[in-house]
Amino acid sequence: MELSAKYNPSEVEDKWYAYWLKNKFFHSEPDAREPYTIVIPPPNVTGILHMGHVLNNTLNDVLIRKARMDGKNACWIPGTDHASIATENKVVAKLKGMGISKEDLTREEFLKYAWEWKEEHGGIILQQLRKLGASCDWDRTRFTMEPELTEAVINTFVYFYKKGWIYRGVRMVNWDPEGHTAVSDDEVIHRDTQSHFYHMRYFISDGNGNPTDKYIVVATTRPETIMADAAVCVNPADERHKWLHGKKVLIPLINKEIPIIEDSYVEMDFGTGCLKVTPAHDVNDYEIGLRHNLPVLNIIDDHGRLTEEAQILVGEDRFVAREKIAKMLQEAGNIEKIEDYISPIGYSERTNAVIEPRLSAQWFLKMDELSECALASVEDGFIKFIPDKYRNTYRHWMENAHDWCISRQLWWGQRIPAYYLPDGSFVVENSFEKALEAAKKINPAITAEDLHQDEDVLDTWFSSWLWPISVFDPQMPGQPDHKPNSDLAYYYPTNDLVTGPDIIFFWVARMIMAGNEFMNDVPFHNVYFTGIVRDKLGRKMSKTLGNSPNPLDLIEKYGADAVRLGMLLCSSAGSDILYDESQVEQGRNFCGKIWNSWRLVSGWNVDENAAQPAAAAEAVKWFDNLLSRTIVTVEDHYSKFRISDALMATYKLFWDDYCSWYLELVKPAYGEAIDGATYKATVCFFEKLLKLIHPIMPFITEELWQAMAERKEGETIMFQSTPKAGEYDNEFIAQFELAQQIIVGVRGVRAQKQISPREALSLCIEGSLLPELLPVITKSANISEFVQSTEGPAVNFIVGTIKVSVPLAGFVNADEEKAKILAELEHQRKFLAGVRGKLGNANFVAHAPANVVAVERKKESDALARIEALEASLAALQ
RNA sequence: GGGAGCUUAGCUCAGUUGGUUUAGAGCGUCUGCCUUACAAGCAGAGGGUCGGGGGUUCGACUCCCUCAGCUCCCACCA
Repeated sequence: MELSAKYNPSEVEDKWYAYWLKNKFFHSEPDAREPYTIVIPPPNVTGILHMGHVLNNTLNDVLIRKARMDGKNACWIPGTDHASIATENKVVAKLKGMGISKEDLTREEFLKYAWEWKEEHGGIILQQLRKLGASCDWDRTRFTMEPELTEAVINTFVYFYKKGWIYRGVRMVNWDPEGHTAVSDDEVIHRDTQSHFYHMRYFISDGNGNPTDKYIVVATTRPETIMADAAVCVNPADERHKWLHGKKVLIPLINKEIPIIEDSYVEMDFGTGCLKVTPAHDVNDYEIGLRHNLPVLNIIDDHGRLTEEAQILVGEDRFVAREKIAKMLQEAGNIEKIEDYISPIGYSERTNAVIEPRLSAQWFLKMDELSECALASVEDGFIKFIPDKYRNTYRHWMENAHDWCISRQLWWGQRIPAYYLPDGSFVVENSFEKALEAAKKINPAITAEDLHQDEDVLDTWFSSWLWPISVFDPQMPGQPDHKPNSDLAYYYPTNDLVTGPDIIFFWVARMIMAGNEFMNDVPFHNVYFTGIVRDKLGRKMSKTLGNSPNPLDLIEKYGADAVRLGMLLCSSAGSDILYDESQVEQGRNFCGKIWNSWRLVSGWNVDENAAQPAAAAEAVKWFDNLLSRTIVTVEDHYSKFRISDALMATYKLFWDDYCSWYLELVKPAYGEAIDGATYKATVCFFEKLLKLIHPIMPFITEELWQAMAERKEGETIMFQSTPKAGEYDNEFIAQFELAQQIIVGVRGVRAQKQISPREALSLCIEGSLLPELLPVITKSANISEFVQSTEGPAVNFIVGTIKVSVPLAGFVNADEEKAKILAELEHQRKFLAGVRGKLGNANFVAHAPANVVAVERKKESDALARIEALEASLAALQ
């Protein structure tokens, strides 16, 4: 088959992806083979492909294709996440564009729009992944909010509730007084803001609610909250405030008596060392309140106005109240001083309103037992993190895990299956019917109209933590007595998970918990953490910076294989990736190199009767050995998830060794034919190289593999087995490397001196280079013949134990040469002394592992040989 | 403030119980080449006292201490 002069990825990629799909090559069903399973980290259903996805899914695809070629039953489950907050925001924005406000809609109406939107725009990203070559089992595509998986989520909630691990509690949330909604921590932007620091006098009570003349000074930025104070807190170690212990103070203006309490949370050297504790309006104060059993008094409403509870300034906006109360305090003589102060204030990302910390009822899942077990899975080695450093992070978090707040004040998501009776009590069941039944047991008079389901939905992670289980058998989560279906039994646990370290707690840890709880087994064995993709200046990819390339444009321009390779080139696990388009160019160049190498080989005329030249025979032998050795290296890299190392080893084997050395050595002279034996070997090597690189570059390898021989319909490189390493002779490879160094040396001499080979070069090699490699040197260095003796000055190289002498009148400075050799001799002798010192240590010889001692002995003998060779060259120089 | 990690060539990074690497790779740079697969290429070359200082050792990029700079995670200071 005639190849076009240039590789054209866009022509090739669609063709082969369609071919793979048509033949169902990606699809997996349980069979007798060993499974290799990956579940995709489900992208947001509303998401579009960005560079982070490219990195993550390329790695996943490399692993899955490698496993497939290794003969495993490879299954990669794709799917999307309903991503409640992100999706709901997008739908709200879309509706706003249509002139519809969310507040004007009922829940049902809103959800109707949301589903329409999901059907229309959702899942684009899955189509985009195909452009990248992702070999997902599309027949198994899942969505976290599809009916079956929703059922799994609801069952899980009911299960944990009945187990007593889910409870309703009060928690501080970020309240947006303009949007009238709680927002997540991620949606709060902290900005340093100019404000004031009010130093106020709180008078000590005489015990009957009357002020004495003694007072303490408390500093705050929020004087409008003093009416909600529950205590004043000092550090127990603070000598200045020892006299206060057990006393009570009066809140200014309203003269309410509150206790002095002690807590080490208070910093002694900040402010006055006295902290007013306002549990309802500050997160930390709330925590202190819990520890000291303080009452919680809420004086700010949904709109940020003071309530009746405040007693004064009722109905005023919090900021107006702040000004007014400052004035009142001043007039009442309670202000010591007011300082200018800059403090970080949280603003709502959406409305830019100042966030008000506010207590609200939420649902929680207890973490103590779940996290203990999940920690053990990693600590005991059932799950490995790559890189290992994340174990520390993981341990630290798991040991301090807070209970998981699983409720969200949104509509898009799985609605919490708690049903309230008119009296405020509630029942938890997985359906309305069951809930009604349960409610009737409490109160037989209850009717369907009386029962109201909780308005909140569940945190998105409460569905994605079930992902490795629910994608196979949605009946399983929440029902540990259920017998796993055949898919779950076969594919679970999955093998590897590739994800970002930013969701180690949100997702990875919780999947481990769910796996332990419902399957009694970990959900995966290895977690490969990628880095964050940044631009080449190290900045995060962002829309506003405009530094985030569209992966589809890149694929269009360079080809998917080039993009994959470019992404992998710089992707050592865990460290951030500084993306640079030049890496993708490198990928494209590599495609061109592969393409052209086959153009060369496929264009040769073969003469079956021709004798194999000596240089070609040695080249074949060498490359065969090197290929085997590289395969071993590559396998080792893969086993340690060093994907970029595996790639680089293959890249160099293909480009440097195969193209630059091997092909040049076996290439027939212009117009001549190649002998049959060499040709056969060359084609065989090429096919093995294609298979080796296929997991990384699926398209070009399929194209060339199909082009290099007649293939039948249904055949594919995807299911060819990974080339196996044969026996290889390290000594021979080393000898060949010496020959290569000699060649490079000779070329260097010629380049520096600008002389032609014929003009001056004759070469003398002394030492122990295999004589059969001489033709290799002759051919590659373009030397007509060797001369056995030299006359006059010469260029001398020492390559390993071989002395190479290139005679050249007036070229080399013998003194320099001598000095070099002497310096190396000194180093070698010193080194030898060290090694001998170690070997002379009886302790070392007796206790070190045998192979370590053997290495030392080898070093000793090598050093001796080297010294001998150097001494010989020195003598020869003189 | 608590925790983790990083600092090696112009850039991005390897460096595997301290030793045959008196420091490696890719890219970039420089020099010479349109040589009949490939100029998206070929053949060469240069480039680092391994962040600073100290210690242990026959020997330190590697282990210990210390200082400096950077990054991330958590908690954020009334």
